[in-house]
Amino acid sequence: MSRPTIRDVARHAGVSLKTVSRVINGEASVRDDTRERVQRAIDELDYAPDQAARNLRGATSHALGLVYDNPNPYYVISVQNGVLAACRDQDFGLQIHPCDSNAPDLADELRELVGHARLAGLVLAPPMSERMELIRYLAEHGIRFVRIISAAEDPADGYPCVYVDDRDAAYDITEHLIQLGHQRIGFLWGGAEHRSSPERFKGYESALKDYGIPLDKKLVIPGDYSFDDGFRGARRLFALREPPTAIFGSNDEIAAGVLAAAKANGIDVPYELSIAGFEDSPFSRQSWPALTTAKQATEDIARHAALRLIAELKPAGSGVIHLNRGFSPQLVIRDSTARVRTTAP
Amino acid sequence: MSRPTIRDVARHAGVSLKTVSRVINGEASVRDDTRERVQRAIDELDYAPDQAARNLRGATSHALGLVYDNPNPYYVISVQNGVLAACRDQDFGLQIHPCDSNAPDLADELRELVGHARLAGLVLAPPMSERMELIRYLAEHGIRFVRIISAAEDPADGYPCVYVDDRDAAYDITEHLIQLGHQRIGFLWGGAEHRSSPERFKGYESALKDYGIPLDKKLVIPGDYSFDDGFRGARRLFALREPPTAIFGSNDEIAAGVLAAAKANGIDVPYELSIAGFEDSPFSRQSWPALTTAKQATEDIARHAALRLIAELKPAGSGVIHLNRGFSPQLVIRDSTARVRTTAP
DNA sequence: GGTGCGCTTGACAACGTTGTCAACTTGCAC
DNA sequence: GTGCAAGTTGACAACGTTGTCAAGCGCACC
Repeated sequence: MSRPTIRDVARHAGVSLKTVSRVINGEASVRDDTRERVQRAIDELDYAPDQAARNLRGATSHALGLVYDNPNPYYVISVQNGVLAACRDQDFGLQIHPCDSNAPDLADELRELVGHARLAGLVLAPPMSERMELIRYLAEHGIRFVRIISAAEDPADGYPCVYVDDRDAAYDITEHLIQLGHQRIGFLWGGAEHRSSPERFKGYESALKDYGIPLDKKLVIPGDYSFDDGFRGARRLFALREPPTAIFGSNDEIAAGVLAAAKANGIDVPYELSIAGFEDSPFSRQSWPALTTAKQATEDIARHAALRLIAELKPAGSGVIHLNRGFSPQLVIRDSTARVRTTAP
Repeated sequence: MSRPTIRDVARHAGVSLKTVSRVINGEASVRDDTRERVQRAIDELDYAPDQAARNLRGATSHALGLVYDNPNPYYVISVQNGVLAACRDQDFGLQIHPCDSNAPDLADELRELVGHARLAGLVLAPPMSERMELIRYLAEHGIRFVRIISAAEDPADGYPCVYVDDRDAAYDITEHLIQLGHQRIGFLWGGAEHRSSPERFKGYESALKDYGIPLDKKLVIPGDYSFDDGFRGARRLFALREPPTAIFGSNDEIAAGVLAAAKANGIDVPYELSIAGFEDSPFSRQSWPALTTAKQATEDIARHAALRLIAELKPAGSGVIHLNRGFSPQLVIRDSTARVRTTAP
């Protein structure tokens, strides 16, 4: 009736509990024929180890936490699915933990989370992953983690991460606009608490520089990763004496806001104004016209991060060196960007 | 260094382990002064029970599973946050479990999930919550659950649920369109595997009937809860000899597809065509024009469902009778619906 | 004063796994 | 054949909690 335990498997295979445990955990010192016998017993009984018991006993628990504070459900779901794929693959549990990145006692909250649910480690999404004081606190308290961060290169700060080269992708988007003939390109910033924001700006800046286009500060508007700030920012740009012919919104939501503002002002996209976003959210495909953007392999990135953490967790001194891996978003050209019109239609 | 255990609390309060356990679990037979003393010790030591140990020993574990298969991240995140709020409140863990509702061995998969992670029960989102054969299977195998379903009234089938009256809300939306003067109102169905689809259709149907408008089958298009089906469905409606003056998409994604199709065909919204959606997804606010829709209190609904499940889990024979609770989405009027134009502009 | 009952409390085992450590087996050099 | 190291296996305790059961206490009742 009830699920089989390791005891049943041991009896079935004619070995001790401990040997079964060794097979389950892939430990080295088990003879091949014994291992096979045990494996067969496991398969026959359809045995799966009990998470709770496993986490209770071990110095090594089998559960991760995923910490995020992101208003964008598309991003969050992608990260969840990626981490979950890794956890299922490795037979780990996952405790999701949305939080407020500005909470004053976030560090304690996370420590409590780890203790309470006996988590082996945390996957940290931005912006938590980019708070160095938090990172140091966790490290000092012996909490294992991996960060998903925005960086043009490996930060090599001794703390594990997977990094996304937003700068490079933002460069590509800006370059695409320049190659369409645009010289006045507006830039709408994302939220200051995300490192991706300055990274994306740097990409924009450096593409302009490489093509000899001076940076006009009036074309650069601060804001948040939100539709509303996109809308407002766009209206400020439209009101300029010399408005831009293209606008690069730091993410798709901002770009959607720009699109709405353009519609509201009767500006035709893309013939009077080109718009580019960032992220490849589903609605970048579902707006009209569909948005040019940069596609992040978020699910893959997250899966990688979790696998990296799990691998690092395993045997302390296996001698394996784990490297931080980088990902680059890819330019996706759709219908919201077009060659700049040279004369009135 | 390490976290305090129930043993530390017992020593601190000068009582036995078991008494502390009783206080933690809110059992009745503890004298008030003892309870207070223990509670003080708990507070002073900042003690929190260990989930893994708790789940291991008990017939009653302290973890729920959330099962969903929904392409809409806004919906999923809302459900997650609602269930999570309940779990945090009640000191439960949560294992999320996205799945494929069409997988042939889903029932086994869920049984394995419950066993593997020692879950006390499952919160089932649509469409899993609406598969009666799955529901019966779970019940037969002693797996506790609560369903979030679409229904105009309590199904009273003996299995616990929280129900959402999509029919009523769809009636309101249709009525709103009729009151704006629309007589030819297109309807785009959602996915057939979701009970909300026929429910929303029934609301549409019955509003038409109440206002004496004959149902024209050419105006009713089958499809899925997706942007693409909204786009395609709208184009089929536009091609009719007598196209509709308003279109009711079964959710916001469909409505966004309709909006895009209208733009693509140069049809002005709302002056030439009114569009309504359903769900109040953020992008219903972020499209241009913003969509008229029905607002579901998804997070609240999910929180309720989880609390209901947890309450039912507790003492077997407490004599409390738990009732299924219903929720009604509310009409939200925005800019995508307008009075029908009587003459050409 | 003894009996029985209800309320409160505690001793102890048990949940299913892994860590520790010791014992056994095998292979190989002497 | 002996000695020794490496490889393999098992007995047992332990993780932190809850379920079971029985004991202690006070009180009402005969």
